Amino acid sequence: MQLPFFTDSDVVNIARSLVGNFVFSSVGGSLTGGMITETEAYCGERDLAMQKHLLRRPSSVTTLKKKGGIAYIYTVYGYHSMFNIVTNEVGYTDSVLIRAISPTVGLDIMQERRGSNIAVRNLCSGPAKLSQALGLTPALNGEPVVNNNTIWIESNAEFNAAESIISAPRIGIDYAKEDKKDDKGKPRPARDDTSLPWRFTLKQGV
DNA sequence: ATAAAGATCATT
DNA sequence: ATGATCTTTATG
Repeated sequence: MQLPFFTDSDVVNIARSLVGNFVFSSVGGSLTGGMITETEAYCGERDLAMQKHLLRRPSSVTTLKKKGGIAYIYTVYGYHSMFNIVTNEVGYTDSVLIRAISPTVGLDIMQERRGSNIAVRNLCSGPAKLSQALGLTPALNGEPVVNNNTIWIESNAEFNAAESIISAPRIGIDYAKEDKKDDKGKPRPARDDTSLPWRFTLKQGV
């Protein structure tokens, strides 16, 4: 399927369009990669999840404000790397989190990096898992994902698109809402972005 | 110096 | 459902 332009302004559409395409890495001389099966969109202008994320991690702003098409990689829970692709033009803080891939290349390398006794279907079935399997760490933050031979996206010409992609609420962002009362204790309209359907997955068994 | 909270994972 | 694990940020 066709690759999106990472400078496009609609991060939700980019997140959807990435599903079914390939991501590869060549880190430490080892080629690894697979088909993207799950993504999530985060939008600086319309999304409490991203807005609160930025408040908690001011140092991320620099990378996220750059022109779309580079990696944004940060650590959560102490040792899990999250691999995102920055989108939109300079000055916007939009990105797509790659949450899962179906591994196709370099399975042996991935096994090594992830530790033995891991079933293949569990190699890259989560955002921290695929980052580890592909060797992506915050050291590669800011690395381009187009015209690059370290991390890159390739389109999947074979993939027949739309109807096998499902949208759903995003994972692990319970904080992406406001209290129903303002700071004086008066009720206000609740703002809640936790259920935006900005998570895209490939339908099982296709 | 201490506290609190994560865009998670593996196991029970 | 729960514990592991530790960086980042805020506060005193």
